[in-house]
Amino acid sequence: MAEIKATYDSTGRILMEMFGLLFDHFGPQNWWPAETELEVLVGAVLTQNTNWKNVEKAIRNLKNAGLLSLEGLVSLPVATLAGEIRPAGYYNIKAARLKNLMDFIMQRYEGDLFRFLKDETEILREGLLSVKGVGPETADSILLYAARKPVFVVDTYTYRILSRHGMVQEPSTYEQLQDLFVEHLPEDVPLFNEFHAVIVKAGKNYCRKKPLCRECPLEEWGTGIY
DNA sequence: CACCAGGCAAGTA
DNA sequence: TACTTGCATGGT
Repeated sequence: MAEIKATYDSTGRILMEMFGLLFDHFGPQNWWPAETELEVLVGAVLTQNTNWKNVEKAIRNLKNAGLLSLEGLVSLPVATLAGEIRPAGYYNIKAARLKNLMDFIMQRYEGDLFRFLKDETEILREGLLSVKGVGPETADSILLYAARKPVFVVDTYTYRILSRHGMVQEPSTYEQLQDLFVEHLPEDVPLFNEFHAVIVKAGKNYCRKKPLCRECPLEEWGTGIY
């Protein structure tokens, strides 16, 4: 992500300053933690409202069972799949959601993951969102981290940090948060990659009381510096 | 013991 | 449209 040549408006400069502090503090996160593109898709579904550590156990189970492939996943009974991904929680729902996603790729892309990944961003996003169990964050995670499209991923930490620093209204929609980044930053895949990753890292340092906690000391972007 | 984790969909008014 | 609730394991 070195040398991003672009001109920034005032909001863009604040965002880049934020990114610089976070990146300098936490270093590269090297997301997505996966060996293959398919593994990104699977992980994106499994990590919904779930600690990544639990997802790792579930993915390990799939790997050990030799099921981490399109063919393996589509041919598996949902109940069996659910048993394998138990550690990730919500296993019944997630098994169905994984199946839905795999079926979508089988049907629309004839099971060709490569073709899927190379499709046009807007088409891909619309298709992904049509899959039951794939919402905006899951779809955008797949777009950015598997298909490497310049799509900014928003999550609960993004909202928590930005609202704590008074940068967005509360409440705000997924799209409002996403627009804040895409309308003021260059569409740079490595930048979006690391930015979202360090936000997740930093977000864990913010108070999660709802409604938004204003009593806790305001850190410098979650770096622990006040 | 309580609370939370890299969401999403379905139900209710 | 705007809340609310179910889904579930494993770590702190």
